[in-house]
Parts: sequence; C-alpha cells; structure tokens
Amino acid sequence: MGVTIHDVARAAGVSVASASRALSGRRKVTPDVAERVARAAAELGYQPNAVAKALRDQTTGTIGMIVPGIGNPFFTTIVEAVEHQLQETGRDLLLCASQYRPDIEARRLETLLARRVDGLIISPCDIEGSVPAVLNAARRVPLVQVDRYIEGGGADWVGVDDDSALAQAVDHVAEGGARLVVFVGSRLMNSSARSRLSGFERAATRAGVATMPPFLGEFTLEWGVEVGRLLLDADTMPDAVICGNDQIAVGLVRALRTGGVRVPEEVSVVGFDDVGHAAMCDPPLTTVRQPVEEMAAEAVRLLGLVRVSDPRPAQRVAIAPRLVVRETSRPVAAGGGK
Amino acid sequence: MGVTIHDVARAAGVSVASASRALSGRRKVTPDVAERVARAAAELGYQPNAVAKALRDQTTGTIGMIVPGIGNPFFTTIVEAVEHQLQETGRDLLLCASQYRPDIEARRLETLLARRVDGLIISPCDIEGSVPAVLNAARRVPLVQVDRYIEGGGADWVGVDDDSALAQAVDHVAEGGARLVVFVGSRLMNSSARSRLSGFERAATRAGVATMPPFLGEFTLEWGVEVGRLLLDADTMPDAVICGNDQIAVGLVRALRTGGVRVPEEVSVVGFDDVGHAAMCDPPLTTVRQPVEEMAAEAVRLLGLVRVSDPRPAQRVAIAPRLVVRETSRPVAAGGGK
DNA sequence: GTGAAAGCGCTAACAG
DNA sequence: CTGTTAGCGCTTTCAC
Repeated sequence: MGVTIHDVARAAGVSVASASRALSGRRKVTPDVAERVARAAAELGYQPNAVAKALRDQTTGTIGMIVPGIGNPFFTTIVEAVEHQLQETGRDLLLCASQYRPDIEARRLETLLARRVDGLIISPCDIEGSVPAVLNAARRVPLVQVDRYIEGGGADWVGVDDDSALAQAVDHVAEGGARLVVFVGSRLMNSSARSRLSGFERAATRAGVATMPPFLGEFTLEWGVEVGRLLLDADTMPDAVICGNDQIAVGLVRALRTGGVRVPEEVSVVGFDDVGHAAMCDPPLTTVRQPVEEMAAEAVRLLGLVRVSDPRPAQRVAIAPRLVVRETSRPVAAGGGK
Repeated sequence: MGVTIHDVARAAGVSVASASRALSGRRKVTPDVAERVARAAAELGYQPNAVAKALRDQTTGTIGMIVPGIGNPFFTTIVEAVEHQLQETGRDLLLCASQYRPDIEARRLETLLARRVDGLIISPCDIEGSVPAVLNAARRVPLVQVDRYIEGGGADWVGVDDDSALAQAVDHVAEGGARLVVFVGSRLMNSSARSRLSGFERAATRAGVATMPPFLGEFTLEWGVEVGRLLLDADTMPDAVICGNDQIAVGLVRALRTGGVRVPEEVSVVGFDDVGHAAMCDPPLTTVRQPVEEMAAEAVRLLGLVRVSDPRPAQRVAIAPRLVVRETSRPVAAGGGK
C-alpha cells in the first residue's frame, strides 16, 4: 500500500498543493491541471489517507457508539438506524458493546475518545455505575444518550416517553375490562427499568385499576417464562400484565398458554418495543412501538448541535410512542370497562 | 480538547522523547523522570491521540467488518463474537452493514480502506456482484470472509462445513423414518444458499431418501410461513423439511401447525444456525448449530497471518457443526428407518 | 492560479 | 539515559 498525494503530484507534474486542490475541488485550478491530476490519481489508484486527513483537520468523521449488548434486538435495531443516519452525512460508526458492565463501558469510552471520535452515542448500562465515565466523556466531546440515561442529567438524551407509553398500555387493558394489572420488568439498575415502572404506577392510579407488586428481573425471554410460572402457581391471576419489553412478553405468553391459561381471553399481555418478531410471533403481540428510526435521527441531529464548551442546559427529547394492538390483549369490552 | 505530549513534557520538565518513553514504558528512563511524567500526565488529564499514533505507526489498531445486515440474528451473533475476540488484542471494530446491496458494500469497503483499517472481515452479500470490490480490497489489506464468500476464491474464508451440516440433518430425519424430504432455503445469490442446497442434495442421494423440488426464497420467517402455506395447499406433504436457517424453520413450523399439521408427529422440521431463540421457541427447534464463537476466533486469527504481498493459496477453514436435536423432529424410529 | 513550507501529535532514529 | 529532529500524509496559509 501507499500511493500518496506526492506520487500523484509528481505524476501529474504539479505541486502537492495543486494536487490537493484539484482532488478536493475546494479551490480553483486550471482545467488542464484538474485534468492531469485526475488522470494521474486514477492511474495510480490513489486513495486519500483518512488518518492523515483526520490529524490535519482535527476531525475524524467517525462517531462512537456504545450499547449494553447487541444480543438484544432493541439495541440492534437502534444501531442499525444510527448507522443508517450516519451514512447520510458520510460518517462512520465505531461500535462497541459494554456487555452490561460499567467497567468495560468505561474502558471502551476511553479508547473511543483516544481515537478522537467526533461524537458519542451511548446507552449507559448502569444508572449509577456509568455516571463518572459518561460525564467525563461528555466534557470532552459531543455526547448524546439514547434510551437509557444516567442520573444527574449532565448530558443530552433522546428516548421514548415512558409515561405516555405506559398510559396507553394501561388504558388499553383497562378499556378491555381489566381490574387487576401487574407490571413485569427488569431490576432497577437502568433508567428504562425505573421510568417504565413509575410510568406504570402513575397510569394505574389514574386509570383506577388495582395492581399487584411488580416482578423485576431481566429484559429477557427467560424471565418472562419464569414469571409466567410464578403467576400460574400463585392464587390470584391478574386480568392483564404489562411488560417492560417484548422478549419478556413473548416468554410470558408462552408460559401462560403452556399452563392452560388463555391469552387474551383470560389474561391480556402487552409488550414494549415492537422490534424483532413481535408482529410475527404466535399470537402476534400487542405492544408499544418505540420510534427507533426517529430516535436515531434525533440523536444524530443533536450530536451536530452540542457544543462541549457551552454549558447550555442538557436537552431531553422524549418521543411519543404508539400502542400497536394485535392479538394478546382483549378488545374494548362492549359497554366499556365501567 | 487538546493536551498533547508536549504539554506533559513541559510540565514534567523533560523532552517530548522522554515523555513518550516514560508513557509507553518501552524504553528505560530514570525513576525520577518516570515519576514526574506520570504525575504531569495525570494532572493534565493527558490522553494519547490515537490518530497521530496511527499516522506515525502506519497501523490503526482497527478492523473493519461488513455484514449484509444486522437485522439477521446470525450476523448479529457473529459481530458480537468478533468484537469480543478483538477486545482480547486491544483492537476496535469499525462496523458496516451493506444492506444486502453490492453497491453499498463497495462504497463501505472504500471508506474502510481509506481509514486504513488493519484488516477486513466480510460476509459478501452477493456471490457475483461482490467479486470486484472484495478482490480489490483483498489486494490492499488482509481480508477474511466469514460465512458467505465470493466465487473465484482469491481470499481466505472461514465458515461452517455445509456438507457435514446437511448430512447430519438429512441422516437424522431419515433415521426418524422420513422417506420424502424437501429443502427450504434462499435464492441462490449467495454462497450459503448454494452450498446448503447442494449439500442437501448430496446428502439426500447418499441417504437414499426422495426429495421434492426445493423452495428458494429469503432467509426470513415470512418466507417460512409462506412455504408452510404452499405445502398445506399441495397434494403431497413431505415427511421432513430441512431449512436454510432458523427463521425459516420457525415460520414454517408455525404455519404448519396453524394449518393443522402436527410437528414433529407428521412432519419433522430442522433449522440451521441455532442463534437467537431457536432453543426458546415453541416447540424448541431441532437445528444445526453454527460454531459462531470458533468461527470468529478463527477469522481473527487468520487476519493476523495474512500477508497481502505473499500470494499463498487462499485458506479455507470449514468448521464442523453439530446437530442439536430438540422437539421439532421425530426421534429415531424404533426398528430404524428400514 | 500555483508552489513552498508549516504543522496536526506522535515515535524512532541518531547523537550526545 | 536524554534531547533534537525527521517524518508519517494531508491541507492551508503565505508569498509570488
């Protein structure tokens, strides 16, 4: 490897400055020079060295992204959406997974910063453990949080409006006649877990439905299955269960049905995210759709606005989600839930 | 931003060379100097600039990876595994999705090359359309293909032994008593589609089972559902169907059951990949497990061995897969399939 | 419009 | 053991 702009200049019989100008087209050159440089570059197979350009320009055209894990379809989807958005502006994605561990997350943040990414998009894995590293990073480079966020609010955030989401879910099952509702989510180590639970509680109070103590475990299918079994063994079965994500919901529906409980006739189940196979599973899942593409677009847009030096109040963009009714929830009861 | 090694040197009262040596520890310095440099660096919050280092060293510590799409759980899993392997050696992953389009793939390859990645791992999206760009890239930088590959064999490859995989699958259903077997895969635009189909045909011949014409569509759940419907409408139902991946298999099982056909009693279904929820779906899927972690490790290892200049024959590493029997296939018939 | 030269931040000769 | 210096490839003043 290694044909440089010097080689091109020599072959074209001009100075490197002219070659640079001709190649970039950002400054006028004689048509003749432009011509010769273009041909020389083509013949030599010249390819500009982005590393040198980055050093010179003090900008890499690279955005770093850290998500807890790419095994979770929600994160996969958002990574895909961000990658897509970045393409539009000719930037590239440096992707890392923190594996749900703050120490790994902090290390990845360091190497991304060392590589001089132009910006950072992160979904912090732990609402407490992620704080110092994220805040420190935000001090050095534009940073926006997606979905999950850390406490203390020093950095921008874009995500879904969990209050609205849970209100839609609870109102929906209430309209279907549910009187006793339960929430199944994850342990409260990340912001999503917390705000969805509190959103649920507010919504239930407002809708006037009774609740059982929430089940808090993991955002996984396995946890959904486990809760399903727990519910089957308990003496009271709720009329509806609202889940923190789709994977939990799918596991729960399966366990309930296996245990002989009919969904949605006896129990309504509502998921959250609407990524992956929520629409294609059996039965198709009623769920709250996260506006992933909009979130990604907004995150990328925010990145362009952030000024590290300027301590303007952190932006918080909560995008309204939409309930998608499919077949795991009862339709509105004729005559209403009165 | 911007405390450089010069700042550190000045603060420590030494030359930049000493500062560099002290920081890297690759050459001896006085304990005193080491001490002062370390303190200065810490106080100033010095962070080495990886871009400058890359320009100087002519190596970026970055590996580029291109997969068709991260919506497919198989690719997600392999990306995760590669990322994991790279961590071990302190390198980072520059990830791109070609979105199954050779033109996008070629463009991404260009920008990765411009960024001077130290190596490339790619699953070419199209067995013909991907050829020129991939071959050209392989000429400039160590490149290894994973899973899919292009024809012409100019570049290293690591993947699964499709012949062995299909033989295991076919033999298994034959032992379960199947006489008529069909293959459901994707259109033959990529190597996996082709080699799985031909592996199937060879295996069927050798096992002495009859076959129906294959169904070739997409590697998606939707395609599985569609084929299920087609099968229900046809006059002959096979005893077993072997699928090109798990998503097809899951869709197929669902459609068959919805149509009143019992799986595995009437029809055995075998998937391929064993990623995502193959084990957790209902019923748990019998499938051929791809050794993803080994494939990733092997790919990363090969990357380190490739010498661009040295035109040694391209390596082809086919890792043996293992059939995982779960509940969508009939167990061995008592008395054998005789 | 063009060329010479400086400099982005770093490390590895090469002298001392 | 330490300091000086060149140079990785590129763009952009600054003179002409």
